[in-house]
Amino acid sequence: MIESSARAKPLPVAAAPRRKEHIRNAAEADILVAAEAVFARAGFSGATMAEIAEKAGLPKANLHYYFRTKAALYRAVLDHTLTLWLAETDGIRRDADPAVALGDYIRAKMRLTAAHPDASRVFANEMLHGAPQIGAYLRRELKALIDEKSKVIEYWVASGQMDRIDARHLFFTIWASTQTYADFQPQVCAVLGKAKLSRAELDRATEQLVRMVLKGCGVRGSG
Amino acid sequence: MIESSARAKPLPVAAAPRRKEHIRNAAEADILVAAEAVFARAGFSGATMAEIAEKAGLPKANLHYYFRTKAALYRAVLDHTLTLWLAETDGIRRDADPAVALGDYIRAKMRLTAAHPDASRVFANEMLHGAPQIGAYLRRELKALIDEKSKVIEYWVASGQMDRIDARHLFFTIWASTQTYADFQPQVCAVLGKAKLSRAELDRATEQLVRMVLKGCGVRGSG
DNA sequence: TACAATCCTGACCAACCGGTCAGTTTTTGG
DNA sequence: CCAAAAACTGACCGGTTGGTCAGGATTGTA
Repeated sequence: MIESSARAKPLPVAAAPRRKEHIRNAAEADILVAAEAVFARAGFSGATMAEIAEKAGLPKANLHYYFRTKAALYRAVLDHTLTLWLAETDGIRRDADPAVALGDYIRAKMRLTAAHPDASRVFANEMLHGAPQIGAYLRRELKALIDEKSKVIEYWVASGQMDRIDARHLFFTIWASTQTYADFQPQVCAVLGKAKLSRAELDRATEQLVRMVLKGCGVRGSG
Repeated sequence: MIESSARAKPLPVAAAPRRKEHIRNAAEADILVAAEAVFARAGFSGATMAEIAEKAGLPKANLHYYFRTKAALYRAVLDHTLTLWLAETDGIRRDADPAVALGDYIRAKMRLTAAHPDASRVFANEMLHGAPQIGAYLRRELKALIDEKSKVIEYWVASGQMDRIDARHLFFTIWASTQTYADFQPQVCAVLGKAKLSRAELDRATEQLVRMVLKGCGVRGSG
């Protein structure tokens, strides 16, 4: 997904033999899970290969066998994260009901954030630091996707189904408002006076956000 | 502001003589500016004392003269940041017009974010990493403030001036939606297809957010 | 079983970084 | 001008960390 995504895959000289790929795949998956957690909590610089190795249950040298450098491992984690991020816009189509489409999109985003908070944090960290790794990806794939989806929303506006809203800024608001429950969890918990976010609390947040956005955009009906 | 905020202030034995305080104040101010920028871009672990020193235009050893440890310097930067954060809620009072009070609050938050993006990023970084330094502060001062302001909003709700909205989640939405223009600037710029955020673009974002939130909360009138 | 290909590992290293310190220079009050 | 306090600095150090490497263990295939 990222252009320079160079995994440590030595690609054998001729027609790739399916020899011990399952070992490699299993190991890489374990490492990616461990790495995501560590990168999420400590950022790129704060994470150490030793800690990731320990969390994944293998010696550090073995980590470097699968991912040559820390940067390559980080890119792989980001890569995995981005595949999650792009999804969920399918419902935003011209022929859909704006109330349903936007409501479902917000709910899906919130569900995603709740299910993968570490992925959200890794992504946020990369943004904060200026997106050195995924900047090109954002300007290409993400922009293309949002350009397309914005056209849909502009059509809804033009056909009087909602207020005159700038679609891109609407996306920014939705993204920010959902991801804050993962990225800024300590703040949310502190203000709510709770040790952790309950499922019920998140559901309440979701429904309020859906209601507010739909009403705020002048979308009538069954949202 | 943070309880353990131990600056490197040797406090002379008796009645503090105003000797060379101006030198110290000037130096500390320069250092804090440089540190904020570096911490914002690289996070706590990624920042180096050498880089901060270079940016502040003095040798590393001198940095350690004013701030004994990297952690102390980081706490001082956070401290400076938090004083900015708490402000701007003054307008949220029972006797105020909700449309004006909420609208002004959102505008003020957006202005603050635009004026101090690095402060916003340092704060975001601290959140992402679990708020190890300012957790206690959030649970005490911030919670107390928001508890109080939430009561005001609940009064507005009870007196029929706006929809039945959970005040705390409303704050989360406002905070997230404004700070995203600093914290996620690369994403925003990428989607908008611009190299940097113009003043006009931020104004547009602000007005749309104000309109959407007010209408979404059922606040009528002069917002 | 033989033998490659792949997987795995302990030990090691160079670079970097936060922090220290002894000693020098500058400022200030008397 | 003179001390003393404060400000300043180059050189240094110990610990951590990413990364390497030579060699051993495992696995799949002919």
